Amino acid sequence: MLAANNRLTSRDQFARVTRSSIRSTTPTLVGYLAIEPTLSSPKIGFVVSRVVGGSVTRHRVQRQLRHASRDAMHILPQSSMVVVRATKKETDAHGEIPKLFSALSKKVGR
RNA sequence: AGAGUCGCCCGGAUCACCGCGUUAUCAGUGGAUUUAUUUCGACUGGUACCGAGGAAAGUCCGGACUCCAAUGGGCAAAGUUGUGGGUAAUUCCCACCCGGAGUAAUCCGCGGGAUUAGUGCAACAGAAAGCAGACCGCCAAUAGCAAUAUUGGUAAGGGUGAAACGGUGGUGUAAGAGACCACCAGUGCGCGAAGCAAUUCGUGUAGCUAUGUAAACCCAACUUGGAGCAAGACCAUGCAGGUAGCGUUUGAGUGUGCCCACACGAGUUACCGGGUAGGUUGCUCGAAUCUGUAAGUGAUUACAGAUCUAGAUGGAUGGUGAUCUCGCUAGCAAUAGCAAGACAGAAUCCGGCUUAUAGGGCGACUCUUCUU
Repeated sequence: MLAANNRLTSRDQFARVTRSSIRSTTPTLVGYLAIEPTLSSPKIGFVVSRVVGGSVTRHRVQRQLRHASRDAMHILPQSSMVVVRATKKETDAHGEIPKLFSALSKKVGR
């Protein structure tokens, strides 16, 4: 689980991140990243739509993503805001999240 | 032993590491405030307690709660519909009545009125489907050698249909017919008995005797103010007005749709344009849960004792691993796979209903067969 400080909590922040040009994809996930210089630790948000499944399935997927993100958060730059969008029902969260985050970090570095 | 009916309950357990949310408490950091380490809120870390369901679901009923300045009468509209009871209340629940299904336990019923209002509809088939009539028949008269034809009588028999003008037997007759008689069935009316009542039983009487449809209009009785926690309250932030209509005691508008009365009453409605869309509260102790006793056929009620049991807001209630005991799928098996595996995730809160549900447990009852 993510600490409250590491979550995206408003509509504005989500909108800004998803408009960002820094993007990456894995078979079941899409990641967006935006740099916010004032932050001291990353903020992460999730978008899990109806495509993924019913209410129970969506919650389940979102929790697995959050736990995986916590373990992989050290990969990200400190001042980044990230949105992860799930696109399919079957998700290997613990395998794909680290790959996604490192891919995003590389793009920032360029 | 087999087949079946009904009701109730459960919806994995234990452990390890890591993590999230509310509350309480301790420590620290920096801030505002004060005579005062006095008060307030913020952040970080530690500890403790608690942290999804039987349906949290559908949002179909009923309430609590909140606001609308929650007035009276009439009309309209909507809803309900056997009787009695239960409840805060109900389109819910219980008991009973009536009708239907089943050998039975039991189940099903959108169950007021079609004979004290009226209108309408009934496909196809059939002669005929509310009122008037007869296709094949049967009988009589007339005509004819005869086959048959015409006129009249008749509704027992045949055939159609979901439904056909009570049924059986007799008397009667040209042939027949409730035309008449006996028994039977139904309906209406009267009387008596049982029941709070729906209704039931008995008895007398009238020759009174086709049906369905009110999930057709309609009629009767009863009920009903509106909007909803995005209700509502407070704080913070921010802006810019313009045009047109109707009005200011000759009264716009509000008080649910229309009308009348009454009350309030100076703005209000539409369009164009602009601003904010952040926080606190409501927010969980309640028609509460569990246990026991008593009353009642039962729904339920009364009393006593014990308990405190989610409160999130981009939205916590979890992730990973192990063991036990289950389940499903595959396989001869060892075993392997599967979100522990079904349905499914609180959002103001309760009471119901409906729908979904892997697998399992308990109890009561009915029928059949066998044994003693």
